[in-house]
Amino acid sequence: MLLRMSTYFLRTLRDDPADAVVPSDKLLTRGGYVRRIAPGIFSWLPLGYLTYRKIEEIIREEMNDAGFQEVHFPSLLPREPYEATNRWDEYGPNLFRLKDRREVDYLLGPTHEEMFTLMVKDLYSSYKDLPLIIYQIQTKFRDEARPRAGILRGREFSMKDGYSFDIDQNGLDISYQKHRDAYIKTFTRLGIDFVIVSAMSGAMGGSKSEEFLAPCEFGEDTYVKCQKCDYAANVEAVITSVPSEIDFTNIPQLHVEDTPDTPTIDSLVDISNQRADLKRIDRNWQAADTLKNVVLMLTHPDGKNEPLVIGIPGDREVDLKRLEAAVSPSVVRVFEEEDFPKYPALVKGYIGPQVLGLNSSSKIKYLVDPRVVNGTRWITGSNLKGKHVYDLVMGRDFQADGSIEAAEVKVGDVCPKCGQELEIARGIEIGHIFQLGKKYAQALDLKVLDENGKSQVVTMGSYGIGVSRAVAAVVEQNHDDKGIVWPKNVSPISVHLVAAGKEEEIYQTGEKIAQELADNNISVIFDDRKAVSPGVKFNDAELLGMPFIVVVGKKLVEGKVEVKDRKSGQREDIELKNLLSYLKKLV
RNA sequence: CGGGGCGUAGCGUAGUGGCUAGCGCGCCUGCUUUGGGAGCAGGAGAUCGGGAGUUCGAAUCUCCCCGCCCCGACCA
Repeated sequence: MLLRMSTYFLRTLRDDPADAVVPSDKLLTRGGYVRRIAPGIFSWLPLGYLTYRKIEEIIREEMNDAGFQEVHFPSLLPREPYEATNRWDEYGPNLFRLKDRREVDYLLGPTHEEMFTLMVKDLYSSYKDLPLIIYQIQTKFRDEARPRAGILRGREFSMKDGYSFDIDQNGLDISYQKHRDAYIKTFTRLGIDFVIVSAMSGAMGGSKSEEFLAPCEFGEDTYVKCQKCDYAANVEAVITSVPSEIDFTNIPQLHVEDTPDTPTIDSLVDISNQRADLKRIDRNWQAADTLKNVVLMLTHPDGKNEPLVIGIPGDREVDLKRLEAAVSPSVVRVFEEEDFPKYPALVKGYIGPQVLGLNSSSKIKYLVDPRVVNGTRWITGSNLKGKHVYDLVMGRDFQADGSIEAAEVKVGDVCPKCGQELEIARGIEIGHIFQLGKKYAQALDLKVLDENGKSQVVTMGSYGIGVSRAVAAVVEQNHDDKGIVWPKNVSPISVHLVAAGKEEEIYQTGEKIAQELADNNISVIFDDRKAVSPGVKFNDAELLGMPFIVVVGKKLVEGKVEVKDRKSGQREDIELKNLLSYLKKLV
């Protein structure tokens, strides 16, 4: 491929667009790769579309290599299948809905589980046909409440979504593993640094789910990673390391104390350390010695409300994302002022666990953080205004209905696998593999006959790669202050050839080199603009980010050109006659 | 949806009641220049987001509307 800058539909910008915040958005816009059209909606210019297709093709090749078969569904979809799985409603405002001229409902596909399931149902009916893995690369539409970060989170975006169909869990495990392997190969080839983290399988009835995250400060996902072992998890899916139970025979009996004006954990800790009668002899009280009881209202899928109290150590906040993941498919809302009168057992500000639990008189469900194990002793609410209780011991003085992963994860928390400290980082979700189970097959009645002639519901998995997002993720991880630094594999073009100088010979030689490279399958973009000064050309070359920059200029009189490695910045003068073989080795 | 910021030419911006809305980049013409975003001269390009109002006079003040960005909520 040979592109000429003098005629290529490309305009680079000197300044960052005012609205852009993340590097990929700034650089892709400045480099003339993309243009924003509306919030979360982008156009690809020629060079951008070239890059996009390069990445898309790598993903396609890896999927095909793994034995997955490509299909293609429309984006414009009828309502009925989504009605059957209840997602017409469940997807809520995130679904782009529209009507045709006869007022019939349609939607723009946010994801295609239904369509894939129905297609398989349409054609297959025997266990002998399974396993089957099919995928597509398709534009998806989601009316996100807040698109952001340029291409990283759009409302219209491209996604590779694949689905596996198996007769049983064993088959699903194999299909899942195949995807895991294929994804590792794919992202490695794309030059993306990634980490595989455990994710929530959510309410889908699935048993396993992992995300591929590209570490990046602008990523939207927070995850933890063990400093020592291979444990890594999305923060929602982090499993708290449970301490062992403590013998409580020597812990003094509980005692209730007057603690006026202690609305916060801090004030409670302060007063406990200041007052002689409350002071601890061996050490000061800490926030972690208090048990904070947070009241919430759960709304179950059937619409019923149920209060829930969660007991967590006082040095932690409730992490809403973790909480929501833990209670899904129910949703939580804050406990409002009007709710309190309905539950007289709850004394606002002084809620304590003695009156809580399904077996207690209040019948209010009480769940505790996994760190609250038998034998732990706490300062907590006494259910009397202005009073707290001390030395309240779990297992001796109160019980819980179970534990819940709702407390925030902190740096230094210990790994549930090996006990080492965890680190916290952010990443871009570039892939997600997910054991769906039978939810969609069940809802859409996808069954096949097994070897005994019995009808079996098929077990499914779903697997996604954000294709357009991957373009941005590559830029996030591969750029410097001058511009993009494409990894060789994904670079839209291999060689950026700059003609620097005004002599006609420079341009003629450049043209010859460009032709020769193109003839030898080395793609080249030739900056043949005559009225543009060399400085502009060098800056553009660095902004656009092709891996090798070749300069034809003043060294031509010695029969040499300069080859610069965009990434390392190293330059080398190469004899013109050796250029082709030199570049062949590099690209 | 809550909080914050913003809307002036293709891009980046100046301009808090007063003359024809200014500057840089980019674009066009001519000359000149060609190894790190050149120079000179001339030029095109703006319903100042939209509407209503106040005023002798509005980009500037008031009200309403629209749009955009950021944080949060939300996000198989």
